[in-house]
Parts: sequence; structure tokens; C-alpha cells
Amino acid sequence: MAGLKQVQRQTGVALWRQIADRIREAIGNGAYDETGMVPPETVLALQFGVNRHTVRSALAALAQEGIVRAVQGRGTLIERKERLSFPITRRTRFTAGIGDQAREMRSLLLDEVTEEASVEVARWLGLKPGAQVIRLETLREADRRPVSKATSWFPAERFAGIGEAYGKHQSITKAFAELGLADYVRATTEVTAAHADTADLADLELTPGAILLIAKAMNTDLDGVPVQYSISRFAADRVQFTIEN
Amino acid sequence: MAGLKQVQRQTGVALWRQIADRIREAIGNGAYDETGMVPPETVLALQFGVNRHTVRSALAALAQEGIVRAVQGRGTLIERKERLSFPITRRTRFTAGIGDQAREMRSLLLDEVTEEASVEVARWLGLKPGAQVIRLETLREADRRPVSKATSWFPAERFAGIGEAYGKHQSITKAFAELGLADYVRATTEVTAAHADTADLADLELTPGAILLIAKAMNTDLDGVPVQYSISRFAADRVQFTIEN
DNA sequence: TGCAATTGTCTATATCAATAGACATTTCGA
DNA sequence: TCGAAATGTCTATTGATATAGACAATTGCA
Repeated sequence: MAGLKQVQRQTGVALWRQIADRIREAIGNGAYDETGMVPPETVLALQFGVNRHTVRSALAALAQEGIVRAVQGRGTLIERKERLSFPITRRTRFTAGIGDQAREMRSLLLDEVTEEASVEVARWLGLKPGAQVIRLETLREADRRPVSKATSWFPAERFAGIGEAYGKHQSITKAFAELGLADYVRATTEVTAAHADTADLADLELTPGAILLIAKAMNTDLDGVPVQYSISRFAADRVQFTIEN
Repeated sequence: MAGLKQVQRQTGVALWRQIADRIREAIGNGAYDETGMVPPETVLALQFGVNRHTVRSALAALAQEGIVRAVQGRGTLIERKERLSFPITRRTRFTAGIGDQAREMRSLLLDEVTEEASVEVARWLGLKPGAQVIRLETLREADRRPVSKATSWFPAERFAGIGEAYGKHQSITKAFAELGLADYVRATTEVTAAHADTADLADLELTPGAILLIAKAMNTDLDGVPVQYSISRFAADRVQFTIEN
């Protein structure tokens, strides 16, 4: 791992961005924990085989994100470094899952819509396409940093008023409880990764080219009846999923 | 979903690459299944709000990857479209997991090294740092398309000769069996996503900017003793993970 | 056949990305 | 206090990226 960190040219991805991505990831992996600083620009330029100005562009981007802060004469200090671990189990819950990894958890209800189920949503919820479903758009934060954006669908008939309940409790679990569903379990999770689109970039405070970890999840009640289908989009450099079998 | 597909400028990621990524993903999601073709260049240019030449650069990149093929006078045909589903369960096995989703599975042993365990590897395998471990680098293909590249570590003492056994059987399960381990289970999986580095780009036949789904997994024998720690890197546009709870 | 739709090719121009070198400014320790 | 080490700023040059417009070549259909 001590080897040369390589970047590629003429690929449509600017060198400074490739380098920024590598450094951001290295910080997340604790590579520079000993000093609390990124190596000097001249050293990085040598490691990546590029000009010092190119490294400076990368560091400027990271500074813009609030990840590092350059101090003239000293070096480039690491400001923030976080990778939350998000467990996926039969009892997956967002807030409880993050648990003590963050001091403050927040959940914002961005939008609530009642609509007809698409083919995909109907299949996951065990409904007929066109059946009424409630869609919630939510944004979840840990210590004031956006962590994930989620789109959730619920059968409209059974969970009327879930948007209001969610807004009040900022928790799916508590919203379910208020509507008479005491417990539920995670039945299936599909994980993919993709580039973030413009809307997600803005809400998650990411820069273009950023990666999303995408979890498509279906929850059921204790009788196995689907109660929620959701597509959650996580900032890949801030979280990892853990699956304990 | 019918809305404007937006791309961003001055982000270090060329517009043509952002557009190529979007189209590749749309193809993977079956967006153009009805026609089997990508919309005309002029239409895409309008949708993305860019010049037709920029769209052409994106399509040229996808053609280079073998995903589409442009035919003058007709349009741009979709050549290949695949997203394998890879289940993660207590009994996760690569070959069996992909199962009937591909006609032909192959597994190549790229390298075998006996080395001292790093802190991370030692922790996962329950060894002392510096203990002897065998590291295997493997490349797995489905229907001649590279799917994932994996680095695996095994306790050297218990599994001496596993490289040879793997090379013979092209299967971890069968290699374990030959060495006297009849059964094993997946204990823990951590999933993250990141940009591919140069070596992985080449082996997985990806283009820079491509995303990897990364699974760090630990397998144990039936007594709960760690037998394997692996870091598998999957081409994110070719696979998804499914977790059934 | 002829035309509409579509991809292919060429020229020109402006902006972004990357390199190169020089020198200023700040910090910290010998 | 001086100097080494580090970041900050400036100029200049080259190649990649993106736009713009015009027209050629191919396909398929009326």
C-alpha cells in the first residue's frame, strides 16, 4: 500500500478531481491520523506524479468541502473525518443504527405525496400497480452533516397520516408506532452504487462525481406483510454498510 | 423521472463523462428497453442541455466499452446490458451466488503471496500482527466479462497450499474442501463504494471515474474461527448486492 | 425513387485543465 | 534571529473540453 498513487489522464475526469477523491478517501481511512495533516503539496505532487499546482487544485476542492484547512507555513490540516457505520440487519433502523457514532441525529421531511404505485413500488409492496401509496422524501443528518436522502413508499390506506407522524417524531419507527404498528423487520435490502444526480448532490452537500451507496429496502410487519419500500441514497465517503450474518 | 437530466460544469468531471455515466446507468436500469436504442443524439443533447458533439463524445466512450453501437442512418443500438445480483447471506458463495444469471463463470488466480499480516488483516483473522498469512489476488468473470477483483487472506499455517487448490478448482469453497474444511459461513460483510484505482480499472475493463462496490468480508468455520478475510471490488454498474434477512 | 431522420466529419473558437518556473509570505524550530 | 519548510500568488504555454455551424453519408419508409 506504500506504492505510487496513480491517476490517469484524458479520461474525462480531471486529475485534480481524481487526486481530491483519493485524498478524501485516504483521510476517511485514517491514513494521516498520526500527524493530523495531509502530506506537503510537493510530496503529494511527487506521489501522484503531477505538478504541484494540480495538487493545489485538489486541496482547494477539499478545503471547499470543509475537509481540510491549509495554513501557510505549517501545512494542510485535516478538519473533519467521518465514516459512519450503518448496520443492515433484520432489525435495521436508521437512528438507532447510527447510535453513538454521532452526537446529534436529525431527520427532515422534505416532501409528502399521495400517488399511484409504479410497477416497481407495487411489486415490492405487494400491491396492484396504480394502488394508492404515500411517498415521503426525507433527509437524514448526523452532527449537522447530511448522511442520506431517502424516498419511501407506504400503502396509503393502512398508513394514512404517516407524513405528519414522521414530521412530528422524525423517526419511521415512532411514526409506525403512532399508527398502530408496534414492530417491523427488514426483509430485503439491495445495494448498488452510482453517481449522484444534481438534486442529491445539492441536498447531500456533495461535489459532482461523488458516489452514492444506494440501498433499496423492503420492511414488513411481523406477519410478513410489506409496510414500507424505500430507496436510500447515502454519501459513499461518509458511510459504510455492515452486514452481520 | 421524465424530467431534465442535469449535468454540471466546471466540476473536474467532463460533461461527456457525466453524460456517459448517466446513459450507461439508464441502460442498466432498462430505460430504453422498448426500442433497444438510445435516443437520437439531437434529443439527448436537448435533454442534457449540451451540444450534440458533447453527446457524441459520451456515446463514443460507451461504444468503446462495447455497451452501444452507432449505425449511421439508424441510430445508436444497445449492445450489452447486464446487472448481476449478488446475494449476501450467511452462506454467501461467489459462484453459486451468481448461479444461473450467467452461463459461464470463471475465476482467475492472479497472484499468491505469503506475507506477514497487517494490523487490519490480523484483527479480522484473529491473529497477531505479523503472523504468517497467505494472500490471493483473484479475478472473477461472468460470461467473459470481469465482475470483481478480490484480495483474500488466509491463516498460512492452517491453509498451506490454498493457492494451488484454488488454481485447480477455481473456487474457494472447493479449495477449502480439499484442505479439510468442509463448510464455512459468512460472518461479517462491510460494504462501501469508491472510485477504482488504475490497477482495478485495467483488470475490470472499466474506464476512469468508474465506481466500485467494495465488500470487506470475513468467513469463519462452523466453530466461529476466522478462515478468510477478503476485500472484493465489484464493478458497480454490473452488479448489485442483495441482503435477505 | 425521394425524403426525412440519423450518424459521421470537418473547421473554427473560447474556456478549462495541467505544466513550468519564479518569487512572496507565513510558521516553527535550531 | 535566521533559515528551512511550507503554503500563496503570479505569468506563460500547451493540450483537452465544449460550443457552433455546415454539410456528407447512410438507413428506412412512404
